[in-house]
Amino acid sequence: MARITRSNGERTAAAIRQAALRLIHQQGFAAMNLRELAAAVGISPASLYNHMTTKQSLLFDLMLEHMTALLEQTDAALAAAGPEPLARLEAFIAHHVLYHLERKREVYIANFELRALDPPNAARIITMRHDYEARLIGLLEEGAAAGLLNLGDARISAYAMLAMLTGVCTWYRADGRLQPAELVALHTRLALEGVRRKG
Amino acid sequence: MARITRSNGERTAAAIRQAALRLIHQQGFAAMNLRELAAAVGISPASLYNHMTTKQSLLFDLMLEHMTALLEQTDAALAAAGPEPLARLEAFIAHHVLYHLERKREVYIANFELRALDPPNAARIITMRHDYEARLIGLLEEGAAAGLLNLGDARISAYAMLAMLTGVCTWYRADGRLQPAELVALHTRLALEGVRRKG
DNA sequence: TCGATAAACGAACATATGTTCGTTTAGCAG
DNA sequence: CTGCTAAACGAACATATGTTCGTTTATCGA
Repeated sequence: MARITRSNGERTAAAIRQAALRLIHQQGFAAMNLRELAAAVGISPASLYNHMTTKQSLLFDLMLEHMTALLEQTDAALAAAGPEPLARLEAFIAHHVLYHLERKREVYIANFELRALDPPNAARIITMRHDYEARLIGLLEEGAAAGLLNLGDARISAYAMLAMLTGVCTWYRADGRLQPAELVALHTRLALEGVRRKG
Repeated sequence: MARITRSNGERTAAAIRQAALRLIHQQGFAAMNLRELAAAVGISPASLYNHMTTKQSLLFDLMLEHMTALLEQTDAALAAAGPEPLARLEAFIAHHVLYHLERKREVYIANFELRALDPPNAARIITMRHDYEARLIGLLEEGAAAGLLNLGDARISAYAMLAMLTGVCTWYRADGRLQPAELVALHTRLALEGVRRKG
């Protein structure tokens, strides 16, 4: 066989990314093999290489796209929230939860497959993750400076909050009992009460 | 070569478990290969099979030992905490953080390599994890019933707390800035303030 | 219409990997 | 001492896996 009628490069590349997200999320990057990926897309293993350079670059591209989108959308949400520190913090939390519900597979992969990246690729993703953490740490410090928050330690508080907020995407099911808006409300309260200034 | 002078089955088996914990934690179960594990222990790949039946069973044994210890030690900590709901909740949190700091590799593996287990093995570990979660949910419900806590949803609160408290072992370094006792204090406050009844 | 390119294929390669086998020898019970 | 067992080895097997190669053919701009 050769080229398939109505085949299209963009569509195939997108199908590969989607299938890879699903398989890596289910099994992990090392456990996913390219024959299985190809079968999921409906092409031969060799054809994958018309749309990617190596298995490693496929993983890196997925992570890079995710981190880029996360940073951009976070900045947009903060810009829309205005200047008030607590409002900005709440906007960050709400956006984080919603984004993580919506793209749980990407998030999971970016968090747990870092070790599968070549060191140079890993370094680039780690830098972007630090940028993201720095935004929350900055918000917490703003809130503390304004006398609105009471932090034991801004960095630890940020890590703890991120762990809690990100945790939601390990068990969230779109067909589950709770709606995204409810999860945002519950987690906003759980996160904020731990750092809000009392009295 | 044949049997090595002063070789000892127990010692080798323990060395295999330790090396496996380290390698699986670093690279993931699928990415760890038995030749590398054998080299880390200082024996040949074939010799591994004097101490384990398959690679799969090695992973399962590690997880089973961890979950068993976690459940036993948690129950001991709760028994020592007495009957008061808030004291029991604090004891749970403190024990959880300390255990997770001390055995971060086991925890990480038990959390993220479930997908690498055969379905029957996975089912056994999942049951034990549910048992563990049920203890926290029970504590939260006790506290709510006593009027001490104000929960949006006991199960969600429990998941969020566990995610936050477990998150500590993804970044904790024994040679880091903060001592375990400080981390316990910080996380106890962060976790409790989100659920404590106000006024 | 036609040629260049894109996008697919089957087949194969080189290597990696879990596991088994037959053998060897140290340690220990009798 | 002696023989059984535990614990190691090298070698090999069967399969899995990332990747390449040469080829084929649909698509599309000129």
